[in-house]
Amino acid sequence: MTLDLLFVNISKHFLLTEVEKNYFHSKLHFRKLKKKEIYIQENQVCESAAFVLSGCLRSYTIDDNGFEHILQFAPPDWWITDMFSFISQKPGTIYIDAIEVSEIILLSRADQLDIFEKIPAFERYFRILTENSLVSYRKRVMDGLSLTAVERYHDFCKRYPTLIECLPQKQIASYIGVTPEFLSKIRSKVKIV
Amino acid sequence: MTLDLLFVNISKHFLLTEVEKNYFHSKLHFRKLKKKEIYIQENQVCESAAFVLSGCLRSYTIDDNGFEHILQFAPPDWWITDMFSFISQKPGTIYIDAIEVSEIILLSRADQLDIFEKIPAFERYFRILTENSLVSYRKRVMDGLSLTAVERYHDFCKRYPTLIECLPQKQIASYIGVTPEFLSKIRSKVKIV
DNA sequence: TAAACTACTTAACCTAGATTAAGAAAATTA
DNA sequence: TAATTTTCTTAATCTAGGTTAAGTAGTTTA
Repeated sequence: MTLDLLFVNISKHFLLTEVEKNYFHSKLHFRKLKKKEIYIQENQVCESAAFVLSGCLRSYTIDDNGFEHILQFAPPDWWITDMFSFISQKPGTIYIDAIEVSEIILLSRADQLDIFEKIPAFERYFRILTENSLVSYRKRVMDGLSLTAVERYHDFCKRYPTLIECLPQKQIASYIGVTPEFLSKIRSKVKIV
Repeated sequence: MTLDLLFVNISKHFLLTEVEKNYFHSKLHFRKLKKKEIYIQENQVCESAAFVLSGCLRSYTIDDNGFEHILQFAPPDWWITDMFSFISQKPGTIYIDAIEVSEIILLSRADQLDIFEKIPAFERYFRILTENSLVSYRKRVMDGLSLTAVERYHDFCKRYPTLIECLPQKQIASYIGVTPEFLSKIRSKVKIV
């Protein structure tokens, strides 16, 4: 188990001194998740954000009719959390689980805020990640308003070619907002044409 | 014209010294917009973020068929920008215009980054605003995936009671993602029941 | 004040995508 | 390896919401 992936990720934004690195390191917790193991549940306070070292996680809601709606996939090198619950420390509305066996690093909100005080560059690091994440949610809203299901599917394939290969089709359907049956229809039409 | 609204907003997060306040103030630009005046256009680099003092702005895209899709309304006390273009300083994809006569304060990205260096508390201020904004876009994605148009309309009414009164109905339709005709139908059904 | 837009409504008709159901193919688990 | 569960496909049917169109009312502008 190595945290290298995280430190390389951070080093793209700023350089840590050895002291800072050790301090940050001391706040992190490592965890392994089995396939389908739930890391965060609805109505539970999401205490930490997770950085994925290996495997793949996903966040999703379950609506009143029991249907899952996937918000985000997190392959290695991505952070994932229930941002609402993480920042407010109130009970959240989403689930996060592991799509496959995964290794993650956890950072609690309290420790994150503490690190912001001690090492301001970390506040910048997370500010930038949050800005980027905001932009991608915003794109998702726009796509939902202006694209058809077929267009959203093609866009997904273009943006996440790696995920397409390892995800069950029904999860892609859930992410783009169609039923698995309809995605199957979309795909069979593409093949013929 | 007074910037009080902005300084009160900031003071909810942290206290500025007189020196900091003056420095920040020196970076701001004031602008008046007429009704329907465009502040930011597609394909243009969005140099600044705007804080609304009075009036109301909106951000939207125009799709290939010429239809507008509203992303955000910004009444007084809100920030609005094309976050993608603002952070990347690349040509953007959205429009921002004034729904009514408005007064805004502009802060350029360059000045913002400069302020982050000089007064780290501002990095915190914008980090927090960005986190909150991320959460609200995320909710919007979830609602789009799991709610019907009727439910999204009622949710809009509950969350933005003030906007309901001053916005033309077709703009609410555009925000929740339905045609004006269908929103009209929704509203007439509600009245009868 | 009239002319010209723009916003809203209503209604008939249409379609993208949902639902239901049933079988085939993978993937897990025993 | 067989048994079980999960995923994917296909097809018939249904519906939320879109489209088109025409009329009304309210607002700008000349």
